[in-house]
Amino acid sequence: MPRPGTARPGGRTARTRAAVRDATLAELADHGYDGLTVEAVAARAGVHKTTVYRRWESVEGLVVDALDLASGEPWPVPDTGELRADLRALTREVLVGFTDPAAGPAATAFVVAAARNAATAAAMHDYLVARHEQAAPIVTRAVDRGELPTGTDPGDVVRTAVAPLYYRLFVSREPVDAADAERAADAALAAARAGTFVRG
Amino acid sequence: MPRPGTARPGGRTARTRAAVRDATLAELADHGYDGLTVEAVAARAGVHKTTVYRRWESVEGLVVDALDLASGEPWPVPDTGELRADLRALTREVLVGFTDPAAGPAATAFVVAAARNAATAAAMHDYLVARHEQAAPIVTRAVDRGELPTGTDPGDVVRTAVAPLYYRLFVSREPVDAADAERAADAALAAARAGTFVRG
DNA sequence: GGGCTAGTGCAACTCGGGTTGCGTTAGATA
DNA sequence: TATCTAACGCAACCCGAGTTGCACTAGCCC
Repeated sequence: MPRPGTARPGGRTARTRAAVRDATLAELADHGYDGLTVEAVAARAGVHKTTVYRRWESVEGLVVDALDLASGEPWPVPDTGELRADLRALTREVLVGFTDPAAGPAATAFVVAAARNAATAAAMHDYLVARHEQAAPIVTRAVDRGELPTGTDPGDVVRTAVAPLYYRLFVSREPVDAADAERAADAALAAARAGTFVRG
Repeated sequence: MPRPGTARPGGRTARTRAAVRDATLAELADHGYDGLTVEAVAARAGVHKTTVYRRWESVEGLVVDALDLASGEPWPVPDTGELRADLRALTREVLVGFTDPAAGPAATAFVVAAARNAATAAAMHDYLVARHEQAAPIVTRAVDRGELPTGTDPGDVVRTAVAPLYYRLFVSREPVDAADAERAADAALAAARAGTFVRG
C-alpha cells in the first residue's frame, strides 16, 4: 500500500488527503465500520471514487491511514501524584473515549475494524502500544514513590486496568458506567500492589 | 427472524438445519467471519442458497444460530478446591479455546462477528452471560471457604480474570501465552482478595 | 396410499461495490 | 510562461452477493 502523498506533498494532493481523512472519520462516526464505503467517503470528500481506490486501495486502507494519524496526536496522561487517582482517570478517559457522543462512534469503529482485518489490526496494535508507552509513567512514578513493588511491569498494569472496559464494550456487550471504570482501575491497583506484575 | 425448524421438526427440515450449522462452523473455521458467505455455506451443506437465505436470512443469522447452539452445550467448570487454581484453569481454558488449532478459528470468528453486528452481539452477550453464571460457583465456593470477603461479586471476578486475554487477542493484538493467562487469573484473585469486588 | 402444504430447488434477475482505460487538470521545474 | 508528468475525473464495465417467481418434492394427516 503506497503511503499517500509522498511524491507531491503540496497543493491538491495534500488537500485531497486531508479531505478524505476527515470524510473517513465523519463516515465512521455516522455509519460505523460496516457502513463505511469508499464511494460515500469519496462523495463526502468531494473527490472521485477512483482517486480514493488508487491511493488508499480499500476501506481498510482508509481506516489504517486515519489510525496512523490518530497515533501521532498528543494524549493527556493523568498525573495527580497518587496511583489510584491516576489509574481511575485513565480508565475514565478510555470509557469516555468510547461513550462520548462525539468521539465514541469513530473510536468504536476503529476497534471493530481492528477485530476484522490484518492491516487495521496492525495499525491498532501500533496505536495501543504507543498509548501503553505513554501511560507507563503513571506506573513508574508510583514505583518511585514506593506505592508499588520494584520491577512492576507498567504495561501489565495499564492493560489490566483498561481490559475490563474493552471486554464489556466489545465482547460481552454489557453496559458500562463510571463505577465500572473505577472498579477496573482499583482492581489493577490491588493486583499491582500484591506484586502480580513484578517481572523476573 | 424465524427460528428455523419450528413447524416441521422431523425429516428433511431437521437434516437441512444440522447440515447448515455444521457447514457454518466449518466455513468459519476455514475462512473466518469475513470470508463467510451464504453461498459457500449452502454449497458445503449440499443445500441451495435460497433455502439458506429463507431460513437464516443472512450470514449474521447463520452465526446467531450457531452461537445459540454453542450456548446450550455443557462446559467444564474447574473445581480444584482452591480459588487460584480454579481461576488459572478458567483463564487457561479461555486461552486454549481461542488458540487451539481446531476450535480456535471458529471461536475467534464468533467474537469478530459479535463486534460487528447487533444480532450477533446479542447472541454473544447471551452466550457469555451464561458462561459467567456457570463460572460463578468458582467464586461463591471461595467465599464459602473464607478465601474471599463476603459479598464479592462473582461476575466481576470472572470478567476481570478473562478480560486481559480478550484484550490482547482481539484489541491490542499482542501475543498471549500461558504465563499471561496465569497472570490474569492472579490479578483477579489479588483484586478480589483486596475487596475490590465487594458490592454494597 | 392419497391429498395438502411447508419447505426446497432452480434460473433468471437486480443492484451496488469495485475495476479499467483514457482523456484532462494542476502542480512542479526551469 | 512553457513544459512535463503525477494525480485526478469520467464513463463504462465487471462481478458476485442477495432477490424473486415458479415448479416441485417430501413430510404430515386422514
